[in-house]
Amino acid sequence: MVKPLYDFSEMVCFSLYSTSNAMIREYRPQLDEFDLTYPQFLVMMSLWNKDGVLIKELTEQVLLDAATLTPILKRLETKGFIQRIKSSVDERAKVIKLTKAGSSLRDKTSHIFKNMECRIQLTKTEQKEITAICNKILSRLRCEKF
Amino acid sequence: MVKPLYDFSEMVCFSLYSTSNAMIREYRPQLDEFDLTYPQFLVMMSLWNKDGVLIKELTEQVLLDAATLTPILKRLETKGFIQRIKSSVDERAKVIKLTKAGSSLRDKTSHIFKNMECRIQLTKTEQKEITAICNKILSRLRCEKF
DNA sequence: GTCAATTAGTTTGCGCACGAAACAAACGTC
DNA sequence: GACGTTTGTTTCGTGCGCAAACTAATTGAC
Repeated sequence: MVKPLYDFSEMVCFSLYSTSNAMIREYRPQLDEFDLTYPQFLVMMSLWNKDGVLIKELTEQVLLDAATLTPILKRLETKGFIQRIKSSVDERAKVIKLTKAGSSLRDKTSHIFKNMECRIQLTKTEQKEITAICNKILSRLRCEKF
Repeated sequence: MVKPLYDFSEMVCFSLYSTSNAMIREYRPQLDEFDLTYPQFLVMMSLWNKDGVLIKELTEQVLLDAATLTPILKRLETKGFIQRIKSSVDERAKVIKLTKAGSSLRDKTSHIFKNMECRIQLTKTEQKEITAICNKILSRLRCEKF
């Protein structure tokens, strides 16, 4: 029996891609209840950690580029979870601020994140292992740009 | 100093999501030369392993649903890499077959996959570790559906 | 001080992802 | 052998992801 040229079960990129898709798919119904998508939830989590940031800062937190974030932020604003306020210091920049509704979502959704990490049933060690390897890959790819 | 509620560097879903995005982004220029996107390349790799399959089978190989695959397959057909042939056994089903151009792409692109696994500089152990954990997550999420 | 270069953010265009619904061929069953 | 069900695929609608092009404000080199 010949091993296939492309062994999907050991391909790093495919594994990350399909597992990430699967996780986001799995938790879609839970986020639906709060009218959030996964990328929108990511932005909210970042704001719950640190509110009142520039879009520039946000791109570094969630690792999505501005062209992706702009429409996400507009949708979050329409839903009343955030405000996009022109900075008085730098007229180009916009400050993203949580509204009351956006802040209060933090407690209401806290169980979702717990489920997110729980359902996949990883040991603490496995969790640290996989995120460490991902961070290693990320830092290497991000370095190469310079 | 208080640890933030949401520690992005240790969140499994975020790590997978952003690392997968980064890898796909990194290799886009290489695939561009062959007029392929990453999901299209995935489909081609699957066909290079096993040609002449039904769309149903393909969904199981690449873990994308049929509604995602249909447009991908149409584009690959337009580019002349595959044919979508109505099965003579079951008129509902379509068989996906590589064209000559599609087959010959296998050798021309083989360096891309090698780069894909090489550039991130993982040890063989790390590679096995990360794909094993991903497969563990995948199997758990796929099980839960039943 | 002026203006070219840079920077922050938006827009456009294309290709995914995927749930839901539509559709058509095949099957089961009575 | 008509008819409801199942199965394989496509269509539709929404929301990313991101390159490239654009706008407008700021910086900095002279």
